[in-house]
Amino acid sequence: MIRLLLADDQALVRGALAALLDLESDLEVVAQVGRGDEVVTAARDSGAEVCLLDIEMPGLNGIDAAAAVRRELPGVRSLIVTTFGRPGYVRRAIEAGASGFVVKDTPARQLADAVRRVHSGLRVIDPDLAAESLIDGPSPLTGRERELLTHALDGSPVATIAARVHLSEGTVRNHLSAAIGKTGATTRSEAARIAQERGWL
Amino acid sequence: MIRLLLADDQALVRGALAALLDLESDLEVVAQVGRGDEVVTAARDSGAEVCLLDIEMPGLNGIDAAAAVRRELPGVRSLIVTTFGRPGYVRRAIEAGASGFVVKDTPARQLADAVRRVHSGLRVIDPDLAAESLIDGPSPLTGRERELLTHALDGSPVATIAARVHLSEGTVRNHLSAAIGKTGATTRSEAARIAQERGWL
DNA sequence: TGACGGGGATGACAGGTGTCACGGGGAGGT
DNA sequence: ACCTCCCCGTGACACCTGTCATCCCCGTCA
Repeated sequence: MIRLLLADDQALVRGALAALLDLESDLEVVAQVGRGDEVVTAARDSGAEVCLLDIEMPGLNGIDAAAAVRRELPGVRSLIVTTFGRPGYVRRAIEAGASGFVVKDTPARQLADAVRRVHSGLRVIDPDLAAESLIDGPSPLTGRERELLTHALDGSPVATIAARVHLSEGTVRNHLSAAIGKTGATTRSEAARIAQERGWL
Repeated sequence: MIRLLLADDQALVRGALAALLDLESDLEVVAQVGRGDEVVTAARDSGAEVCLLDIEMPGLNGIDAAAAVRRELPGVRSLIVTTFGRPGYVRRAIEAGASGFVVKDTPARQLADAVRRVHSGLRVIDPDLAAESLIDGPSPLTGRERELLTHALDGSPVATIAARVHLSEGTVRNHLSAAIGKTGATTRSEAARIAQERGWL
């Protein structure tokens, strides 16, 4: 019997996945949480062996939660199950210590197999995403560029961004100009969108 | 026995919801589709009585799919089940003939109740969203403003948008300026983001 | 020690952007 | 007929933005 923890901020999806996985005779959902920062304690208390983690969660995202599980509970394995198959996510998830990465587009019956493979020590990674992740390579953005791009996501003017990060307007423009060049965009909001699509933020 | 159709583009979520609802003794999932434009024919072929529709779907979105069901199969009721509880969505869904609107944040056990209420002719609408929808009122955007905002979502320059819609650059700037004023934004990309958040696009 | 890259800053400049005033046309009410 | 609203366009203007050149400081690494 494989003991599972489910982490997803959408209660309906969480409950539905639990119903789906409980149908398997060798799987048992022993814990459910809706926030990333509750994963480690819930996994410890419930004695979970495999954690299914969504990426978009309040408190702590699924990738950082996988890293926390890796650090605090070395014997527990993590499987990222997320909506957005952004290439950068795969790389970061594996580097964070996750054992698997599947998107929510995959057929339902494959999920249980993925869980079993992860539990037995294998790695499960969506083949298409793995290829894309290799082609794109790691994020070319520097720390500042990434930070400023996240602030540019909502279309704020440069002056607003500069005030938020306590920098000169010119410096913000310079960093964003570099980010625009690296993403192949022509405006900062387009650059921010591209960077997010690739999982660079 | 209530006969259900599930429409969600994420196969994993769709299958999980099916597993969850099949646990109820009086519910039966008789059809599953991953595209909005397959809803009507699948509902007709399977003899479904209630359709659970996600909004974000390829082919046809869930709101338009609900309208199609209303038109083609008057006896069949629709229940929108979606991730984003944007106020404008609720209004548009009800206007399109949907009988209910719930977000994927709601507890799993409430979904079956919502289905039963919709099947019996009642309306089920998330209370918080209903209130927000009334406060915000309908979209103040004109047709052109809405169209141009959708093109501005990705941060394209005005010249690109003008070329895409075959309009003068000045005209595009004027419409977008009006949209910026109506959304309370200061840039077109911020206006586009705000409009999308409110379900005006 | 010197080279190198990231971060921070300034100044200047061309071009893009948001705003306003003003014009015209057409559809829908009263 | 008149008004109103939406749509389309032009021109002008102040301002914002993206780019480039040129500095500086600091940590790293050969």
